[in-house]
Amino acid sequence: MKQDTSGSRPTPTLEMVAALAGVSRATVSRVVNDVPSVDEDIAAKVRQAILAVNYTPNRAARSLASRRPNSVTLIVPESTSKVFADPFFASVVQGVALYLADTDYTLNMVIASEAKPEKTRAFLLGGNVAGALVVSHHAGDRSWTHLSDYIPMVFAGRPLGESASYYVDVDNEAAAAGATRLLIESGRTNIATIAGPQDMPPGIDRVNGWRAAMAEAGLDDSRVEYGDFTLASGAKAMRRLLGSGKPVDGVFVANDQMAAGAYTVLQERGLRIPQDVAVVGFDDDSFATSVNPQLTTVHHPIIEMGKKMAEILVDLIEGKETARVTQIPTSLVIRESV
Amino acid sequence: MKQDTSGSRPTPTLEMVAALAGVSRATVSRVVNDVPSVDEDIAAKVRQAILAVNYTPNRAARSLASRRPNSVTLIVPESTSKVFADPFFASVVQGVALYLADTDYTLNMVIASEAKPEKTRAFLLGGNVAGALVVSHHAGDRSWTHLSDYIPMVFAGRPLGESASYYVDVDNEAAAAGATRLLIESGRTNIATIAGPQDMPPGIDRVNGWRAAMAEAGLDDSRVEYGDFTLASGAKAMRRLLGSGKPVDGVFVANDQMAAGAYTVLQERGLRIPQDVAVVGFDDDSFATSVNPQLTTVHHPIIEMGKKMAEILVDLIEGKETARVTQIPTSLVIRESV
DNA sequence: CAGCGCTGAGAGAGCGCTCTCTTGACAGTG
DNA sequence: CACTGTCAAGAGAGCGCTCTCTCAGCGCTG
Repeated sequence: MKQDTSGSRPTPTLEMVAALAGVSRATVSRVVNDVPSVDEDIAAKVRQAILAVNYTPNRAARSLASRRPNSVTLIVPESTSKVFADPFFASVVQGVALYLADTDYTLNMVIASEAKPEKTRAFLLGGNVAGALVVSHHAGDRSWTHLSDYIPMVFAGRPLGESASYYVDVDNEAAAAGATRLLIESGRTNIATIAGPQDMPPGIDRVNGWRAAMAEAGLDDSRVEYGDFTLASGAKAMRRLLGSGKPVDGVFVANDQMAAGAYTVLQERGLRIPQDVAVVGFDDDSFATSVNPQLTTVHHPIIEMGKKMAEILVDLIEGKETARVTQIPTSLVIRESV
Repeated sequence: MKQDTSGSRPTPTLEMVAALAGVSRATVSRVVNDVPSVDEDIAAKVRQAILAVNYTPNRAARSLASRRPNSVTLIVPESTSKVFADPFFASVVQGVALYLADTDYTLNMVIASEAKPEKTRAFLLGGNVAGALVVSHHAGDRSWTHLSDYIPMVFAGRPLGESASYYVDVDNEAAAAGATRLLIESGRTNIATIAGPQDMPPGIDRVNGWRAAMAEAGLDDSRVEYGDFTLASGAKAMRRLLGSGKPVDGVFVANDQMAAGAYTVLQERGLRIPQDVAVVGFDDDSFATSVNPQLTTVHHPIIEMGKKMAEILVDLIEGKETARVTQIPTSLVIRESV
C-alpha cells in the first residue's frame, strides 16, 4: 500500500517492455510464456528489454487474464497443527515447497480452523486456488475429502476407511514386515511389537505388517502392546511387555519416538540392546540417532512424500491422468540396535 | 485449468451479485469491503444476494484493481529447512498462519534456494507480495536484510551484528539470567552452563545471561562448555563438565535438547536430578517433558513470536509506525529438575 | 501471376475487480 | 422558491495481463 507512494518508479509492465523492444504486448507475452512461434531475433530483443527494465510478470494480472489460479494451498487442520512439535509436518512442507519452486505455482498455507471451516472452504472453492494438499495426522479429518469434487486435492497418508481421494503414502505394512523380518533373521524368536493407535492407518498397518512377518515365520504373535506414538507411551508399553511374563528378545516399535521410550525401560532393567533385546523402529527421525545405541529403523521418506504430493497435484490440475494411490518406497536403515 | 471446463456453472462475480440485488457493481463492492456509506436496506439486500449465489471475491482481480498485493511470504532459507527436524520452524509458521487468518492476507511460503537466490528476489520484488517474513536459524542469513528497503520485512530472532531490520525475539539474556537465578536461589553454588554455538545470537545471549546472574551473585563463572544445540552435543558437554575436576551441583543448559543429552550422562554416572545436580533448560519444547524427571525450563513462546511477526508485518504494510525490536516475554516453567 | 495455405506478429477485447468522478435526491438556507 | 451543500449510488475507466482474431508477408502451386 505504501511502498509505491514513496516515490519509486512504477513497476515495469509488459507494455513497457513492448515499447522498449518495439514490438506488441502480445509478442512479449509470447516470449515470457515460451510460445515457440516467435522469431528468435525478436525474442532475443524482447529478452534484453525484459532484463533492461527488470520486468517481472504480475501474477495477479496473469491469473486474472488466464482465468487460472496460480497457487496451491496446503491445508493443515488445526488439530494437526497442535502436534506441530513433530517433524512430520515441517518435512512435508519442505518437500512440497521444493517441488513447487520449479513450477509456476505458489504455495500458500492455511491452518483450517475447526471453529469456522466455512472460511477455509470458501477460500478453496472461491476459485482462488488451483488445488489443495491436506496434511493431517488424525487421518479422521475427512472433512476435506468431499472438496475433491470441486478442486484437485491430494492427501498425505492413507485415509481411514474407503475413499476415492488421491493420496501419497508409504507401504506401512510391507515396511513393518520387512523390519520384523530383520529381527527374525537375526535369530530372535520372541518378538514383540509396540504398536501405534489403532484408529490411525499407520498404527493399524504397521502391526499388520509385523503380524504378517511373524505368521510367515511361524512365530507367536501374541506379544502386542499399544502406545500413542509418544515417547512416554513407548516406555509404558515396554514395561507391560516385560511384565507379561513372556520372554522378549526383539521388539518392533511402530515409531522411533516410542522406541526411545522403550530404550529407557530396557536400560533401567539392565537389558542390553541389542544383545538381550533387539529393537527396530520406524520413521528414521531425530530420535533414531539421538539414542544410544543408535536405532535400526525404517526410513520414512517424508520430504519425498511432500514432493510427490505436489507433483501429483500439479498433474491433476493440468488434467493429466494419475494413479489415486502412490506409495513411496521405504528402506531399512541398519544401525546398532539389532 | 480443467475444473471449469467440466460443465460447472460459472464462478459468481460481483456483476452477478449486482444484477441479482438490483444495484451497481460499485455498491456490491462497497458492501463487500464494509464501506460505511451504504444504506442498510440496500446492504442487506446485497448480502442476501451474495449468499444466494455463493459469491467469493476473486483475489487476483482484487489485487490487480487495487494495485495492492494481498499475500505475504514466509521465507525459509534452504539451510534452515535442512534442520527442519526441530519444531521451531513449524511453530513460527503456525503463529503466523493463525494471525493472518484474521486478516485479508494470504500466507505463502518459499524455500529460498541458495543456488538461485535471484528467483526468490525477483518474486519478492516483482510486486507480487506485500511483505515478507524471514525465519532462519543461521541468523547469518543476512542476504535478505537489504530487501527491507523495498518491501516490508520482519525477521525471527535478533540478527547477528548491527542491523536496522525489524525483528521479534525473546530476551534471551534476561531469560537465561532468570533461569540461572533459580538455580542460585535453590542453594547451588557450583553452577555450570552448557552453552550454544557462539555464532548464533541465542547461543551468545544465553551464556551472557548466565554470566550476568553468576556475577551478580558473586559466583565462579568458569564452568562453561559449548554444544551445538543437539542432544549428542549436550551429552558430550556434560561429560566434559563432569570430567573437569570441578564440582558441579547445577547446570543451566542453553536448550532442552542439550539438556536431555546432559540427563543421559548424569544418569549413567548415577547422579540424581535434582538432588545431586539441578538442571534448567531453555525452550520448553517436547524434550522438556519427555525426560524424567521433567525439566524445569524457560518457556520460549514460539507461536507468539510468529503471531507478533505477522502483526508487525501487517502494520508495516499498512504504513503504521512500529518498533523495530519486539521482545516477547518468557516465563520459567517449574517442573522437577531443580 | 493469381490464388492458396501457412506462419509470425499485432489489435483489441476482456478477466473481475476498485476507485474516482459524476449524478441525482433531498434537506437546509436566505 | 431558487440555490447550495451533503450524501448515497451509479458510470466507467482502468489494473496488467492472456488469448482469440485478424492480417500481412511469404513461398508454392497450377
